[in-house]
Amino acid sequence: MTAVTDPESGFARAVYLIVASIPAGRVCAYGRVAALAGYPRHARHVGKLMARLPAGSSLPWYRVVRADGRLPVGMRQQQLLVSEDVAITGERVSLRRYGWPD
DNA sequence: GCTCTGACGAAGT
DNA sequence: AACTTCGCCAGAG
Repeated sequence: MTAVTDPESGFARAVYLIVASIPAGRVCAYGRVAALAGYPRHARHVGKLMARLPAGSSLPWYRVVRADGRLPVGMRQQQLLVSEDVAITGERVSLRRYGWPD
């Protein structure tokens, strides 16, 4: 039984698929991704997996944000989102407008 | 087994 | 709306 935080685990692979399916111009919260993967209350582990992604990964990790709309990573993430026409107001994105899935 | 830590979340003040 | 406190689950030491 592989650990959930292991990139090879079923949880990790489910997370990757979900993140990969977030449409451009939309965002999804860590807890939301975890729940969709079938593991409620595992938001932190989603964060762990994102943090361990190799630089240059094709996964749109920057579309994953905190439940309150804050961006955990900073300017780099903000820039990538803005390039997809996601408005950032005062360090936060509106989940009401850009949250996915509806 | 215990404490600390973390790209988190929710509730209370 | 900003800040604090507490709950959460695994990994590391």
